[in-house]
Amino acid sequence: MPPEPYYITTPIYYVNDRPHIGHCYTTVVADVAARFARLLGRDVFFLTGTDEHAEKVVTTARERGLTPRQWSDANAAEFRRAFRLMEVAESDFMRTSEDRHKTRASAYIKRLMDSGDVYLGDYVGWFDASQEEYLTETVAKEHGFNSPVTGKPLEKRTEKNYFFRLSKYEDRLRAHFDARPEFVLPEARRNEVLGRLRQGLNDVPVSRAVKEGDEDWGILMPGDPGHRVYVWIEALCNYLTAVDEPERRKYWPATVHVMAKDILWFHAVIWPAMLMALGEPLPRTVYAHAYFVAEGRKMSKSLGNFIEIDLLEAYGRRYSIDAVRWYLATQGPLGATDADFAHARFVEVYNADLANGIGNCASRVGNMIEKYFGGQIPEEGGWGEIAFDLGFHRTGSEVDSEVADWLENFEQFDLSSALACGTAIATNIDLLINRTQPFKIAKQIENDVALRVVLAQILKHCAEAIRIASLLLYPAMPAKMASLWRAWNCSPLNDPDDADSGFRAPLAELAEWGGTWSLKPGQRIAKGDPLFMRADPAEPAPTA
RNA sequence: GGCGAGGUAGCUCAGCUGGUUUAGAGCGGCGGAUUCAUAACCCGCAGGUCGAGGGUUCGAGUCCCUCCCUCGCCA
Repeated sequence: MPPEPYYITTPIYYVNDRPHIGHCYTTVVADVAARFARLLGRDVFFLTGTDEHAEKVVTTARERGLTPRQWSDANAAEFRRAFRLMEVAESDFMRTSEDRHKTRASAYIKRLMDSGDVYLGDYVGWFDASQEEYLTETVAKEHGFNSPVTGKPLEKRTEKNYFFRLSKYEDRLRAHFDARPEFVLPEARRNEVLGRLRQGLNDVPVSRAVKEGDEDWGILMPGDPGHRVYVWIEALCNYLTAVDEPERRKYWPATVHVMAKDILWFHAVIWPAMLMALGEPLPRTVYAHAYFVAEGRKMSKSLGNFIEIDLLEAYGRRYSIDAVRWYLATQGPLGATDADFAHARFVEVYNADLANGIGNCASRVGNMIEKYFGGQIPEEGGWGEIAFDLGFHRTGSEVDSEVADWLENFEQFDLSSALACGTAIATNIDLLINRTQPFKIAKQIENDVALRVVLAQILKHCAEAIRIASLLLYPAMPAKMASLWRAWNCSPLNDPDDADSGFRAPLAELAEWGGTWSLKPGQRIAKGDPLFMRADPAEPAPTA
């Protein structure tokens, strides 16, 4: 049975932007989910990329004396660099200016025109002649129907425009929402969309008139060079254009589209309606997370407090990128409410979860195996229950239950709860060590040789539990877990030096307590360097 | 203005259809114990009128009403 495909996407990012925590958060969330799925043995396709056809791209490029192509090449490269830095391993990076996207997107529009779902109509709007742009009714009203920039009166203008017959799909959309509660998540976001859906849907413009002297940038309406496909509409198409080829067709429909809440409407209503019109199946889930704020304050240009990639890079240098990923994945706004990127909080989480948690636990176990068994997994004792009553003879099944919870939480897309299953194992091992006190037993071995078996069993249990915990933590911290696996000679990766090289077996086999992939007697465990050095809360925050 | 979410320990939050207790967890803080470990781990404590007021009920963070506040979506 071939593995079930898992297709996850991020939005394609506006190529004029500088990569910041918002882009990185969405992308890291998708990457973590993709790694969960790969670890489970699914056939994963993970798409991200850049949205390049906005008019502003042309003007910005011109200001810099560059062609739109040159300008977007440079900025798309910045996004790629940011994602390499964040240890993101996408399957493909789609740029909307690529031919493969343009030709396929154009073909979709053509199909919609042929079927009548896209038609030529009259667009009436408030035109700001000084800025050469249309304003929405709301914005126009706000400014007393004068230009927000120059204050000159707006003109009510009518122009020919292509529309998508969104209204036609209102009932089918509603039915889909009813039938698939997981279609839009989290639930609060779903309610918002449903509320708005109840107010009815209007057809939406999908083209912009081509003006004299316009740069050839974008996609022309099929058969009508006087109009260009509106960037939003063609951008949505990227999810399908990227996989609309024979070898990749199996990935459609997408398992989950991840994005921030501001662009939910396009993904939850317009895109699904377009797919219905195209006769394509709909994505299983559209997941809209909330925002990160910075040190308790909303990020804005005026405050100049955007957390840009350079600051995340600085955090990465001091605490490791995996620690940054851990913070994003476990403390981030995956739910409906915003989350805070605060330095004090970062250090607390880093110390509690990583340095004092899994890091310290791996250290103490590695150290004892080094000290008492010469750095080798002892021969004595099996993987069964610990031989005498220490109150903890069910370690194996407790670990199994964490693995089960991990999977369950991942299926709900509750990444932080899933990851917590990994740290929970470490916590239980800390408890086991304190209760069984192997370091005391070690001192009594000379007097009672039988105790050596007990000591061996305890430490084997601890090490095996940590091995399995590390698998559960891998999606958030691929580099650190890969280094632990190297030190312990138990890498499940195809290439132990490459955290992105894929797994030699699915989790069900890898995480089997005492199974094929378990630690073997005689196997060398290097104590190694601490995974996460404890951080000093008093140290000032890193700066970019 | 319309629709929606929410206000629970210092912080982040659990508490589903009302009655497991003297309202919980994690983190932080305080005290203790311990030494295998990264001053880590473990144990104990921390008294929050569950936004305000009123009501229903034998009994309400948990239902109803009013009010205050925060936030989201839309207009």
